[in-house]
Amino acid sequence: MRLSRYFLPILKENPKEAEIVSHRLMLRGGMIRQEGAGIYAFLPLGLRVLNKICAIVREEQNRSGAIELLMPTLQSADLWRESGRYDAYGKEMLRLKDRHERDMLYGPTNEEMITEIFRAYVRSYKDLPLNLYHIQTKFRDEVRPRFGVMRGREFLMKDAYSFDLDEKGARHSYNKMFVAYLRTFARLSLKSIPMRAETGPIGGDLSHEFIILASTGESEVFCHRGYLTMETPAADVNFDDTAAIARIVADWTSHYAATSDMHEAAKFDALPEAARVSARGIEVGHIFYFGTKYSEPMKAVVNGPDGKEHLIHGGSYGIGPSRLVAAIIEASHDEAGMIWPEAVAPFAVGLANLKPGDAACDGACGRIYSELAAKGVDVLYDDRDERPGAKFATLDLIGLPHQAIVGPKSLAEGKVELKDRRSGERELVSVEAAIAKLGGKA
RNA sequence: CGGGGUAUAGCGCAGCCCGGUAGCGCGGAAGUUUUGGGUACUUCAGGCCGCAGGUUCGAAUCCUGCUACCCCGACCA
Repeated sequence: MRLSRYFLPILKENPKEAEIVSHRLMLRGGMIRQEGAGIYAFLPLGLRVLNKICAIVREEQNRSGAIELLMPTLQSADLWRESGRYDAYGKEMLRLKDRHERDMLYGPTNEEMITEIFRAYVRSYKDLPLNLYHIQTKFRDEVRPRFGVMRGREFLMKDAYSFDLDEKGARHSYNKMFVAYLRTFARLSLKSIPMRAETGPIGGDLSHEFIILASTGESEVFCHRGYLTMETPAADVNFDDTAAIARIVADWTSHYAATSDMHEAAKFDALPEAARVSARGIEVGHIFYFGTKYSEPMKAVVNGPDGKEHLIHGGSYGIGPSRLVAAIIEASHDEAGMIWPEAVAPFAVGLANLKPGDAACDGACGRIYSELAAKGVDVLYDDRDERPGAKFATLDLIGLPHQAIVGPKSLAEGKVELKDRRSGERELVSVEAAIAKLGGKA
């Protein structure tokens, strides 16, 4: 993509409303635009990151055996009256009426709807286990939205819902998601720590929050240092191996880890001094087992091997991709701007032409750009008629992991400069070497 | 939902006390200059001064009401 033809509204100054670094950088980097309290448009650069996050979330959901569908954002109030949550949910739920004065709502979550879909079709235990998920816009009318997309009212959520014959099966479904989440966050270059959590308004008796550590995180967390070095489950882990999956979960829940509301100071203080990590964190995922909470009022039953009807045991599993965009920035930035992990970078390479109009610079850039494009590498080519300083600042701000800098000075020696955004390391290499080196970043 | 605050050009702000018809910096356009870390200078464009009422010869400025947004707290992917 040529920057001169792209839509990247960069801000030089800090918008005053942005308190935390991710919000500030997302606004400055032209990734989002606020359209109302807690409501944001994703601009092209932001959307690229969001889509990459969603793609990874999908891959890991699919790998674990979950199946994607897509439910509507608007739901009928009657569905929620069945579960009793229409009255229970409170003002956080956006309620509206259609032209026939029917009560509708903009879904804050989809347990009722997925249960309705499930009960309409599934009759036999032989069709279980089943885990259905979608990635869809949610609306929760938070009293106080803040921190940009970190706590918006409208946000994107991946929510999965598992259905099992009994609690034993449901626990395995829960464990599968647990493992899928560990893999998902690891692929996003996030160090996630599962912590025992309150089950909140959704209910149930087993729940974990996945917290990532970030100095600017919103909540206080306490955990064992062991979590920082634990190994992520491998890509070829067998999700059907109940015992193996349970072992991974047992391993990942063996150490102390709690948010401030679940914190037990005595247990934490009993840990060796060196093992104690007290830090700030951001919740990026939340999983629940809630048993028959919805199947009972909504009569979601299947015939079991015993010929009798059984209420299904359910769980739900959320990840907030839009929040993750901000969370990754919180965990990965510096004074100059964002630093994207390769897996979610909006472009893999930023190519800066320091002197557009100069035949040698244009030629070298054109060659690098087209040859990398041919190899499937996403390149953002800054071909604007701007000062070098402005280009460096822009590239640093938007945090593309690799920068290729082409200027008359180094080009006189046949070299271009490659800069690693994260480490700041630079090296002068030939055009050919630059193409070879960056060509593997597709 | 309680407490506090702000609304003036795309962004950041001044002007408001003490009414006289709007200004600065950044950004944008044109030009000269400059060319490896947001260059300098010149010119230009851009505002129902959040909305609605009121007071006044005259309101960005004073009064009343409304709305939006932000911050702190309680709640949340």
